[in-house]
Amino acid sequence: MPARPKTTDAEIVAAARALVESHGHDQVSLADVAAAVGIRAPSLYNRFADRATLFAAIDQEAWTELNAKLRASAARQREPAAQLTALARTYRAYAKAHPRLYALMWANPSEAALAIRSETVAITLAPFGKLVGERDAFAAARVLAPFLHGFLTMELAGAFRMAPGIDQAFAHGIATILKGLE
Amino acid sequence: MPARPKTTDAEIVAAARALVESHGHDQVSLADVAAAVGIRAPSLYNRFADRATLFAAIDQEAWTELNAKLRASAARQREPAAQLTALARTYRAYAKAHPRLYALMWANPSEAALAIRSETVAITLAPFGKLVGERDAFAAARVLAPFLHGFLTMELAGAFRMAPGIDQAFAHGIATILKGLE
DNA sequence: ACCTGAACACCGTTCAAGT
DNA sequence: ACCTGAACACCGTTCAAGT
Repeated sequence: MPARPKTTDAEIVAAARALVESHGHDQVSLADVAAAVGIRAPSLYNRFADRATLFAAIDQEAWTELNAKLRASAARQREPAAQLTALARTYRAYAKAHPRLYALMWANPSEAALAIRSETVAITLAPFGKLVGERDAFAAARVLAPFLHGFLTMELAGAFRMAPGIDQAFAHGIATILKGLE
Repeated sequence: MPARPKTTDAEIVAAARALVESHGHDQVSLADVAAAVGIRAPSLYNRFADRATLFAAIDQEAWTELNAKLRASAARQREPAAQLTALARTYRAYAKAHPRLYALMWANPSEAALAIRSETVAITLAPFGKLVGERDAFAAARVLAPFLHGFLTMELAGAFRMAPGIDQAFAHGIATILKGLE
């Protein structure tokens, strides 16, 4: 007898993502996710191997979405330095728009997420190639990417809490790195 | 009737830290910590308000320890650029020597830990003052610190897994930032 | 094929009872 | 003053039973 589904995998991931965005991934239980789509926690195991697998799906969705935004923002610029500045701004805007999602994106590095993340780096390689040459593009990306991630983690963790001018600090960091790479 | 202690606060924190260093903070239960010092989990509540408070104590201990190492490494150099390079190397060495502890140090920002962290930034202000002037020292620190933290988080998360020459990449990042600040 | 309740081992935390 | 076992509400996960 073919007892029919009350929901879909995509709907479950979307509901889980919404819960993560509003409460943070370690405040979201499988019972919460199940309730959000009208089923019970054990039913999730028909679709996802375990909690980590379900949350990895959110992770991958988010990285794919971020990569699309990054590509679009770079395409809007002509000069490589302008492209890199736009990429940095877009990255920060995404993290600040989805702070708890951003935390999840770095919390549990699944193999699949690592692969998508390396795409993120690849996006910066084209403008860096034009700016510093193909040979040094990878090395340059390894300066910018850690700055971006570190800045956002610190900012979201409240490390700059007391400090005014965070936007300027970010712009100054990007400009400093681009100047140092010249 | 004065039933006497089986352990001390310091011993508990030390045991908890050791467990965190070997298993990661989210794999360590209060029962594990209690067992390591010969008591039961509920007894921990006589000494620490809750799990977060106990782990915050580890957190603060680690930041204090790291700050001491940073100060010592800077004191061994004369030139400001050499001091900053030494600070960066020491910071990375600490994170790589205690990867799971480093993760805890950024996981749950307690108020006290944020205060000690700001000391960490302060340590870099003196050499930056000599390098770029007092006026720009703070801005400069806000370029280096995110790079350091981002690089380490990414390295420890396996983001550079496939890539050779991580040591050179780190050195190149520091050199690039110092050059950009000139 | 998918969902369910019941069960399991495990959490953090509280508390009355012991010394 | 500090420790304990028992209890509570909650986890993730398994599984036999339902449709």
